[in-house]
Amino acid sequence: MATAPLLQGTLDLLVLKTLSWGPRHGYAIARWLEDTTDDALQIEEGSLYPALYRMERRGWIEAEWGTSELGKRIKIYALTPQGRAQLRAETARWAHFTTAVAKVLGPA
Amino acid sequence: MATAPLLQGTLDLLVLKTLSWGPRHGYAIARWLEDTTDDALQIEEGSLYPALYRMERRGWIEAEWGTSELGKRIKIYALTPQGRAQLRAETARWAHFTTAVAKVLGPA
DNA sequence: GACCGGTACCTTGACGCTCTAGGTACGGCA
DNA sequence: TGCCGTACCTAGAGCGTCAAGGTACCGGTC
Repeated sequence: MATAPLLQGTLDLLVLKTLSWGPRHGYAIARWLEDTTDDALQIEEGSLYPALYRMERRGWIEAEWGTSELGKRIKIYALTPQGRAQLRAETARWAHFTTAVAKVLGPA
Repeated sequence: MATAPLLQGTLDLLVLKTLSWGPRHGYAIARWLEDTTDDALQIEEGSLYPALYRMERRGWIEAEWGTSELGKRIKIYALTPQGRAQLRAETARWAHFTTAVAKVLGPA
């Protein structure tokens, strides 16, 4: 829908959170996020796949090849312990940041 | 303090909101934001001044040279009508976005 | 009289993330 | 045959923020 560009640095948090419910492949991550937010967020594949690589390189997630119910080759990502720690850190950071912005916006 | 890097695209909103309370010069904008957020946000001058230029170029704010109480040359920025409209738009966008992220983070 | 910290402005270059816009491959359906 | 949906990937550009510098002036301190 609105297809608002993501605020930079948010995608990692969203993906980590998605994977905290269990392993998923890239395409499914995007669909789940869009469904969950009622299409308020649109996950561009050109953002998502590089993000997945980044996070894998950093040890936050691990990939494994598999097959979907539709018979497609899929790459399934799962959270690592570091990924869980990162999720906690980024969730805290997000809360901290939005609280600060709320203080600015608040006394409207 | 925490000096968390800003999420990209947020600085404009913060500055516009600051100026909605009345004209201020750059340095004062940074101080006000840091004070208001209890130093949760740190406004880097290397981010702020380019942002002010950007916003002036876009017609959201207007600058005028003046003198501070301390006798320093200061550049005072004021919101234009377009700036006010932009502030409304960005505030709505922020609310929309944080709501979406909350939906993802929410069922924690 | 030299030095330092605070006010106040500015610039350059690198960095990092997201987006646009492409591409491949395969299956099902009309 | 052609199209749509699934599913992955990449190159390049765009843009905002940051790090790290710089200038200038003032007041206070040693």
